[in-house]
Amino acid sequence: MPPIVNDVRLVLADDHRMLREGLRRSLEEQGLSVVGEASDGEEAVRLARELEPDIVVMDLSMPVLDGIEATRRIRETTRDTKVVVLTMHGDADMVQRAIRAGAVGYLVKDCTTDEVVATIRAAASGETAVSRELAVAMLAEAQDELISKREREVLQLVAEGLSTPEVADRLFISIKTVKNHLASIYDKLDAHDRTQAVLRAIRLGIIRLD
Amino acid sequence: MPPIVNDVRLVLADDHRMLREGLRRSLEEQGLSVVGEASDGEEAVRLARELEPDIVVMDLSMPVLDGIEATRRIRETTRDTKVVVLTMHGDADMVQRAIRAGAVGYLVKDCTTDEVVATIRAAASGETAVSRELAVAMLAEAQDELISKREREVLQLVAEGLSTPEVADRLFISIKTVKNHLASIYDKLDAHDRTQAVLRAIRLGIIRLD
DNA sequence: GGCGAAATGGGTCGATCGCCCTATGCAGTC
DNA sequence: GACTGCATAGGGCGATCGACCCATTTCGCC
Repeated sequence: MPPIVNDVRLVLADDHRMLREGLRRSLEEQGLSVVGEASDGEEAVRLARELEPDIVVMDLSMPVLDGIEATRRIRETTRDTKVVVLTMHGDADMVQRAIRAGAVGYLVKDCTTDEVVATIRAAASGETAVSRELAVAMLAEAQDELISKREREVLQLVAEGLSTPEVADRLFISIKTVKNHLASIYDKLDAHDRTQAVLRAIRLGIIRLD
Repeated sequence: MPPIVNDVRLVLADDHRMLREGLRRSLEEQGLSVVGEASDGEEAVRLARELEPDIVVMDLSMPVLDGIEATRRIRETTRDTKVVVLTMHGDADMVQRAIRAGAVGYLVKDCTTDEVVATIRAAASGETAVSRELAVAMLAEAQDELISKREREVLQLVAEGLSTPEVADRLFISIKTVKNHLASIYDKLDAHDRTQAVLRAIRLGIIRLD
């Protein structure tokens, strides 16, 4: 999608100015152009909309709006912009959440500049990459459809305004099972209640709004 | 919007075949063309989508899907098709619900064919009409913005995934007040819970999905 | 001056929700 | 055969929700 891989337009989002400026120099030396910098998640989302960069390099721990949520919003509103996460958090849970939110690359902050550049270029040319130390297994897991068929059925009915007991009736299963599916859906969509889950599912195209 | 007022394309939706056929003859004598007939709400919605008539003449009490809900769906999916309600129910509540669901005309079944034709032609040319005996007052009430400013604020926050206590915090008002606003919103949007209300509001363009 | 709508707040109540936990059966995979 | 994911089902618990009452204040409109 990006026109020329040698001229990748970047936005850096990190609340540490020092790190931003160091990273900027390193990346620009490698022929990447940094067109904007954000110090919090909200600014990152705004800049992504205004500048429509090829890549946003995103820290996860930021004030105002965290990187996961910022990533999600960028993916939802600025579809051609990809998000590469660069953070200190190396734990699997964070990686999964980031990938689910729509990040296409994941780097830990102690990796080399070369790795960062490689990942950004890979992302810009459409690939998905994570640091070597973060297994591909979870990627694969995140890649194949998040929501199972049964879960999607539940989600669809909830989106039509049915309550948990009503969904249970409709699908000929117990209320408990519906609740289990819902809990699983909340987990996968990073939602905390049916309203959030339905809206997210609609924006992700998982269910129809008819 | 309709090309020629003299050639209005109609779909009749009523579960009584007798009434449908009598009405069809009467209307066709007056130069209106009936292009489809439905015997329940679901069929009405389907025919509206397929045939895109200028007007659907809709009974309110129908099997499978009632006329109110069918009207709502037609208004949401087939925007150029208008709905005129023709029913036995003359009570004000039903009229309000129908108007809120998007009906632009309302007739009771004991009115004359001339009245029916006049209302259909009025609706086709963009007017909104109700039987003389049903006051214009409620129409005016239904016409000016359904949702008040404060209610829209509440709705917007709910759509962002906030719970009732969270909305209360954000707006510096009590939980009770938020609940009151929500109850009012449910009433106006014909919803029974926040999920339905949010979805309906989005489809009606009352709030943004960002 | 009054009338109605909007916005604020309160109480009660039962139903529902979301989050813990465990458990079984049945696929497919390694 | 062991393991994993999916679908099924349950108990318990506290928080939230929505329905039904109610009152007060403020405001614009006739």
